[in-house]
Amino acid sequence: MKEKIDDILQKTLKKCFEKGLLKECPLPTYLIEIPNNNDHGHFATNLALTLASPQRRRPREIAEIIADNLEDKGSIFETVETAGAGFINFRIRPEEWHRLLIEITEKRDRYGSIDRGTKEKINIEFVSANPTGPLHLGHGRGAALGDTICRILSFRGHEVVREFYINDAGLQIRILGESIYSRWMQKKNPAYPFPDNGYHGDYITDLAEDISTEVDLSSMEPEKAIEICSKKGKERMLAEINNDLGLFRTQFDVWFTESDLFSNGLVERSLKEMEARKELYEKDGALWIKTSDFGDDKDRVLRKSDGQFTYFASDISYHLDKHGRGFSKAIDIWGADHHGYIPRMQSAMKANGIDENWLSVILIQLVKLFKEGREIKMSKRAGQYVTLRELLDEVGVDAARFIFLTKAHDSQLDFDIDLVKKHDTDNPVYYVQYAHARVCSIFKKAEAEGISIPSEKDLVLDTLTLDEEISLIRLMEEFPSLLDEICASFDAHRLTYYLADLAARFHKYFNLGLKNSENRIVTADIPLSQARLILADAVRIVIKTGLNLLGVNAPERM
RNA sequence: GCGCCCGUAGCUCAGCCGGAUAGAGCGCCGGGCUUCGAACCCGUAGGCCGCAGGUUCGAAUCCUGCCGGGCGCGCCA
Repeated sequence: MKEKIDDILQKTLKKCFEKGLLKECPLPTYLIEIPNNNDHGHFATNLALTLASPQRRRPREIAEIIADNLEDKGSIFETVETAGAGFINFRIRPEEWHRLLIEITEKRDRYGSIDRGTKEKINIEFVSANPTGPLHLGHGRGAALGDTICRILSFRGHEVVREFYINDAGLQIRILGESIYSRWMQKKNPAYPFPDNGYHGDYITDLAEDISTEVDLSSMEPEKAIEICSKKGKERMLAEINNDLGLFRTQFDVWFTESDLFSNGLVERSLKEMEARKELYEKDGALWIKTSDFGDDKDRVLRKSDGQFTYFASDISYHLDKHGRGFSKAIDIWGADHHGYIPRMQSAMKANGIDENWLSVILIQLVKLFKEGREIKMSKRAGQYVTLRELLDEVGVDAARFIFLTKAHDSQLDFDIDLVKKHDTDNPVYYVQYAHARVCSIFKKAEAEGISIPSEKDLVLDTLTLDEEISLIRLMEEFPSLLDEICASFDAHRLTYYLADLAARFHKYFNLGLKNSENRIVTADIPLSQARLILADAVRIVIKTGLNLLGVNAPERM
């Protein structure tokens, strides 16, 4: 609809220029927006305000000229008014809105989607938890955001690959093994030392138990046993992580293993490439990359003087490999505590001749957990945290996914677990799901009355005249462009707000019928009932599609 | 010290590519079920949009400085 209005405005301006009503000038950037006040019409533009300065005339005058000369051949407007400082307000004819209802109910679950001829291949890496412990709430937030962005991108016609990067080449896997081994030894000898920076969670003891029933640790040298514990511990943690993500309805397409970068020689190869580009140098026995030439604060070490590679070295190699796999765009979702890595990563990409827009990093602020009114500081090393699994057991997948997306990703999220547990019916997700279930219920009622949606929809739709009805349609019209905006900004939380808004307007509409039976959806007036069923069906479709994109169920009964 | 994020109703947060009277949920107070689902709806109260400047016809929104909270600044992982 905005496109249609914009088209009309541009044609109108052209005409005004030709007729000399306005001076020829480059088009300023103007907005066509949905006013928050219903008296201001369905759409409004500030075009005349933005033209005031180049035209050197009063905005109000310009608005009048534009309004009087509108090139609306298809006549989509019911009224056009100038108002305020120089806004032009448009009210769209009901027929246009009715047409949209037909579109929604015919496209059904494809409403809002796009089929593109050539799909853009996008890689999204998220969660990427170290396999040294179970997933916690922060990972849940990342999973909810990443998976939802993937669902939306793919719905909007892009090819998406979900990727999980397994950090398994560093010291932490070794420490995991030492922790497990120590817990096993402590069963017989409580005095056996526990590693200083070991992992304290109870799951370590469980791992020790499991592994020791599978292999005979007592027959091995400690070094060999620790190695086994590392390997088996990592495998078991990965299996558990994968399982928990599955419960959370997040499936990854690619599990990329850091240690493979070394065993396949990819790290060495990428170093040679950078060497050839003359981006590396040796200093103090270490190998450095000149990231400071590309925007970083300082140069970074890739190979330490002891010969070990830094994480940064394998991270670069990993991203180069990703780039080599032909993605036109890569998105990384990181915890906000890694924000300091963005400049160096972007610099390293530039140093390798990769466009700086290729990689986008989305930061998610950390999740603060509150229990019994107190904040619980989470720490994997100290073994104190609430796992994603526990949360899912308490509140369910639907509520968890929805709640994680009720805040902007760059805002900290205070998660009061008692609140979500106790007041689970106050959860906004139920509010939205209830609207869906309610429509389904209405359709059962209609069926019982022998009323159904006719094949010739346009014959009954002109009975839809209530403001509440038009306002619902108007909101549903925004759905596709909202999805597009989310694709560009990654603000997935806007979808949860949108659905809550749509549900609210539907509940409000439904309640009109409680006061006045003429306003019920299923009434004695058959054509009117049929038209309202079409409207209710469209609401059901958009809510279901939206919930689907959030990875949340749309139940027919609750 | 430097960098990034945040500061909006009692609480948790939307709104922030400048626009018309600043919103929601929860909480408080008061209403609404003989007929489509009350997991709902309606109403009341509650705001120096952290502070101070600046840009603009117009600032919660953009710029600068300050205050407060979080995070990050290793040849750690």
